[in-house]
Amino acid sequence: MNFDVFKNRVSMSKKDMYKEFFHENKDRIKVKKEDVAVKNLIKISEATLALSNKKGFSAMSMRDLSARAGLSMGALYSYFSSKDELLDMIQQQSMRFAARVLVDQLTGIDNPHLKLKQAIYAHLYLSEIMHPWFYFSYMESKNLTKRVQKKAIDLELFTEKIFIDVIEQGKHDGIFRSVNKELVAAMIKAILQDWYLKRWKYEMRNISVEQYAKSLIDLVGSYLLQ
Amino acid sequence: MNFDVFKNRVSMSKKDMYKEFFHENKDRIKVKKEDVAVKNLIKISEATLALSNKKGFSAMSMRDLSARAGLSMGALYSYFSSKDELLDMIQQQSMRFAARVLVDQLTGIDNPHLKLKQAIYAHLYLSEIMHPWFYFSYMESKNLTKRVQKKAIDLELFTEKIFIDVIEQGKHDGIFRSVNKELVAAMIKAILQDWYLKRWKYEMRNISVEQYAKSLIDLVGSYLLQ
DNA sequence: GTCTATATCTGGATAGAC
DNA sequence: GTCTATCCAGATATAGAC
Repeated sequence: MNFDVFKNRVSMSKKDMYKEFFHENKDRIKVKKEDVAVKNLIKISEATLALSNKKGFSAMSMRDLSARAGLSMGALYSYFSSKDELLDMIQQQSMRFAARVLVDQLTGIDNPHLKLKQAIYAHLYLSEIMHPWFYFSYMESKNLTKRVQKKAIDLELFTEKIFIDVIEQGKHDGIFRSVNKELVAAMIKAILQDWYLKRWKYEMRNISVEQYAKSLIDLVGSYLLQ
Repeated sequence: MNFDVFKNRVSMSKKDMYKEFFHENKDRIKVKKEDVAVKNLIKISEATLALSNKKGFSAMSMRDLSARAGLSMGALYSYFSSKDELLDMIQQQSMRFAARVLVDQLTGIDNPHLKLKQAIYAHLYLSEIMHPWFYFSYMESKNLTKRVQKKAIDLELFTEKIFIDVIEQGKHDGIFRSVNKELVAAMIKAILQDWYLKRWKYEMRNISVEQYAKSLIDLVGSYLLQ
């Protein structure tokens, strides 16, 4: 699958994502007009990711954020009640979206080898589309509240489980050889994550996401299929 | 090579490391007695790593640090002149030490396959011994001053180059097959880093560092040797 | 060499005008 | 809904006693 096809399929409407978020949090958010709220939530979220990814969330001041998002301090605080809540809000919202896309992309594929490839593509492409958040999510994990931190760990383990299961299935079907499936899955995850954590390196070397995906599939395939 | 052998070989005398540091920075450090200075530099460094790894460097206050290191605020500032300088100090010192150990461990090994294995062991074992710093170094990279940030990137590329070269050598010798060596090296690095970045996961599953090393060697070996 | 006390400033958060 | 003005806790950094 190529990247553009994926992009269209996911048709990441940020607006829809935040519309949904707005309706679920009407009680906490002081602004009542949907279009105003959604527009500002997007601005706030993007500004937070941009600033945090540059200097770190806790080094980002609310004044920085206010300037970058184009909203006053007062206005900001009608969307959340504290800096921590802002972080959790972005985190939860994006996590849910990411999990949903991944599941959607994999349902209906039964052949383990195909499913393995598709899972690799889906992870990489999604992290490409949502790059600022993926990076943010990794780097700011220790600043999350305990509750949301637990959710983040669950998501890591959930996505890893996708690989564990597919390796198991492949072994069961007699396609893959016998390996320590947890460890192989963890290594695949590590490589998937490196793609969004070290973008500077891959950009420097002009490696495209398709090329990266192919290499990873090649590596893992040659290990499991022999 | 097993972990204990490595540990002894490196014989990580923190004291020697900081003794050296002290003598190179006599002008900036206000404390003049070597034994006092070295003892406190170690306490400061360990406390900084512990606190930063829990809540992040910029969320760590100097009061936190003072309490944890067992030194007053005033005393702290006779070892460095600002919070940023403290970060750079730890970073530079540890980077140099790590680079030195890696080079030492690899000189004199010519066979590419052996060298590849040795490089994997050395990286993993070193990150095990210096775990707090490895984690810190990765997570706080964006808080470093530009100058030290560049050094950190150079170190990443330098250690990666070790793998690129060994893959190239192996291909040249007819032992390894032809692959995109930069990409394979990058993937090896990603897996090496995951070991110290996700310790919680590997501890949870009772994976030892030797076991992890073996799996990685197995994966890479099967890919390169076929 | 280390401590206590303190100067100075910055950051998060809110009240109330528009 | 948004802005300005402001409060105040907590941060870094230093001065000067011991």
